[in-house]
Amino acid sequence: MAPPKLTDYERKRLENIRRNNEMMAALNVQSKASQLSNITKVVTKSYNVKSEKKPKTETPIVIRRSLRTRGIPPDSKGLDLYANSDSNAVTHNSPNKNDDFVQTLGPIPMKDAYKGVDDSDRSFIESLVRISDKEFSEEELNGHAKKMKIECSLELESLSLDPENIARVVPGRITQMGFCPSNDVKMVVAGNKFGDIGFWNVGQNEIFLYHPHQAPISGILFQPHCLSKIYTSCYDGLVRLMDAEKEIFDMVYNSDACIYALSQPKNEANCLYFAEGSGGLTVWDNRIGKSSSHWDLHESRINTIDFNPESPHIVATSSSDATACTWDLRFIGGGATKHTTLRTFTHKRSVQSAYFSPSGCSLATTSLDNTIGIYSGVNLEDQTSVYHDNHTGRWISTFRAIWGWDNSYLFIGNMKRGVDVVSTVQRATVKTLQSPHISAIPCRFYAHPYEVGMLAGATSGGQVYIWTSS
DNA sequence: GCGTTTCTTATACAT
DNA sequence: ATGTATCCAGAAACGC
Repeated sequence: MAPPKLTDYERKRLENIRRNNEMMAALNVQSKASQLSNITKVVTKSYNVKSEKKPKTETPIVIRRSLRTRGIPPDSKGLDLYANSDSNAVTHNSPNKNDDFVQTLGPIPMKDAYKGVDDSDRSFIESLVRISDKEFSEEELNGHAKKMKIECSLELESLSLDPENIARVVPGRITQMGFCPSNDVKMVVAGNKFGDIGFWNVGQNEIFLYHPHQAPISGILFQPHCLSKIYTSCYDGLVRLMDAEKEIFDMVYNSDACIYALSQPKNEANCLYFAEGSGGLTVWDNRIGKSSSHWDLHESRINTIDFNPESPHIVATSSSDATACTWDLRFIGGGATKHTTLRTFTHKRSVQSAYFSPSGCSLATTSLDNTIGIYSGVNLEDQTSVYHDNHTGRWISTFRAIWGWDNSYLFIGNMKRGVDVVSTVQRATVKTLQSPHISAIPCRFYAHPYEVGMLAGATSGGQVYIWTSS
């Protein structure tokens, strides 16, 4: 049933499949599972700058499983992701174009995931370990918090975008971003839809790119007391822990379902909370090395999980079921009974985010019904709705209003390449940050946890823009 | 409750 | 400056 005429796209794909088959034949690959991982490695290396070498992991665990169950398109995007990261790389080079793709479980050495020239990330890894050696005392962290509360008054007019604070950190669309929670080293980390993680050392203007995942990155989490450890979650169903000391992306959790969000209460480094599958919230306990709870909290996927900074047992979830909810983790309970929320915030369309303000007194939701919900009061009973066009379409990640450094402002992207600043007091958009240097729509944002006025915005083209307050 | 279809849309690269 | 290939997200509406 060959079509009478192939499109360029189809021709290119068939050509790539043929080339891969040749490559495999040349390598005399057998059909053992342990060697399937070598195939993926070879495919990976086919465009890498790195020299060919055998993976060091002895007999890596390899699984095959359905793409459909994990939200990855059937046409083998899983492997395609490798190729997409290079502008001239072949596309659609997957050898198996059906329902399965090959995925390596277990730890991935950082040098295998690294996409730059061999060993050129040495200084980066060492610097991560070095800054992480600096112990953070509880006092010191509280000091930060106190300082924040005093100095939080931000002059909006002082925010500016220095052309030096722009970089393409990853190829393709950024889905998640963060700042390294350090005063000394200004570093941005960004995850993209291909499963890449990019680090941008802003001061040194260096970028380091790794490929630990196979699908869009949904969460990036520095361990606050140990900056050399970074958790990542992904639509590929995996949670990994990048450990710069061990120089690996370790495997923490492996699900058949997508992981849509990742979070952690600040007082509980041993537990991870992530959004799994359609409405599930899973608690992972590092001390026992397995999940301690799994609750079905929503009718549809959970898009964000956010802990109240003042009451770590209070958590807010936002969901595509058109609600955001607050929960008390002490009373969520087990069993098949319907879990009771502290409060349910309803929208007309899916809710893309629900974040607590820095003081924990307010909650802000962003929904595809084109509103930003702002809730305050003792039980978050005072409700305000601010209109905001949240329609992004196919190529732009959904907008999410984030809090700045106090309870007064929210920041959210708009389709005109600007950043709308919403005042919670005036209940309206009061300013739009714009710059001729912005060449794409900033859709995901992150406020530096310690540096008031340092705001990073990420685009569909992999760029990160950092506004600073002079 | 599920699968299918439709619709929205920007970016980067080549010319 | 303009055209074009990407593409396969995510949601909603519809049908069963």
